Amino acid sequence: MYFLQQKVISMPTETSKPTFMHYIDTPSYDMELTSKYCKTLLVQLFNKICSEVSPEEFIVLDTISCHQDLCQRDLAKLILKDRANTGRILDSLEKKGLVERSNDTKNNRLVRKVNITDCGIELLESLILRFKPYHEKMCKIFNDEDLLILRASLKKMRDSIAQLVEIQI
Amino acid sequence: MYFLQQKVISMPTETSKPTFMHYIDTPSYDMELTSKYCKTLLVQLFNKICSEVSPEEFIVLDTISCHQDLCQRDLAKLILKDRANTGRILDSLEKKGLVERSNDTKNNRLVRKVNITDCGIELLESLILRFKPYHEKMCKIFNDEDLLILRASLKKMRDSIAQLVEIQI
DNA sequence: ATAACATTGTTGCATTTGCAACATGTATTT
DNA sequence: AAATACATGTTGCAAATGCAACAATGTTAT
Repeated sequence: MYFLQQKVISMPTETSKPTFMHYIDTPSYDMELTSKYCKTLLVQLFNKICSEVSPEEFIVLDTISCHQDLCQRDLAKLILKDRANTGRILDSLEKKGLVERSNDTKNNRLVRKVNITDCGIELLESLILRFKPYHEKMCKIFNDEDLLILRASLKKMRDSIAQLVEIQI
Repeated sequence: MYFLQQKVISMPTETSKPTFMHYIDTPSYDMELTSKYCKTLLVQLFNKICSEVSPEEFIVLDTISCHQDLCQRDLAKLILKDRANTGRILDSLEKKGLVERSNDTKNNRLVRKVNITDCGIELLESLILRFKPYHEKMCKIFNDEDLLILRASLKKMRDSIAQLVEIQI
């Protein structure tokens, strides 16, 4: 498995190459690599434990179980994917009988509202149970204060970048 | 632009659907979404500022400029991509004259060592300059202590998940 | 009322990605 | 010495992704 290297190897004394700021030293790149590292390991673990749905389908299922009567557009906003891919994942979940879509209206607009089926709930509960031991082992490293700090740091990161782009608009 | 929703909408009083732990409430999913959100915005910003290389090529260029005589495998470890994609990115950078590869040996094994060219350094410096105002604006939100805390939190996250998989091996 | 615009979901397409298989060359084992 | 295993880089392929274009439907402007 890949190793996440944290320290930058210091350059040996070299010609006249100037040293400047590096993007790979920024906190946002640190977060990007960390997230990729964790995601890779978690997907590996997930695929060992679950063969019924893909990791992305699992996340959609979990999201839907928390939000009733979502239209596809709102679901897309929650999972940060575009409408096209959100629809495709729902196609697969619907084919497996784990979610159902119903034509409805929202603000006088035709939408397809998504809901989890009993079969979907059953699978989701089963998956959560299979994950419980791993989840508990993960949580042991963090105490409550660590968690608060981590979430606050992530929020700060989002804010610091959102500010950049809003200025751009 | 999409909104990152942090709070889970509480379910209205409903039938007998049981409530259970949700993956989307875990810190690692929080980090995953945050990273994706930030990456999307930063790539958007990058593409406005730079047309010479892709965001991934920029990261490879920045990484190579910090590590001399990397072989492709070691570069792949640093950027958390597989050997195939690492090689493909280097093909593109080499074609643009920004990096050069030399056949060499490491531990008596044939490897292709990668180094940045003068032309590559020049472009990298230019890109860093173009990014400076945005970088400074981002940094203003964090003080030194915040940064330390954030990096420590990320490290803790990596450790908590690495521990899971090492047990699996 | 008609035209221009906006919203939702779908389809087509090109890009990115990772995995498996392969070629080449080295180390280890028998 | 021959056979097996290993490391590095490349190629082919399938899956995931995002963007642009489109259809259908509702809203707003002239």
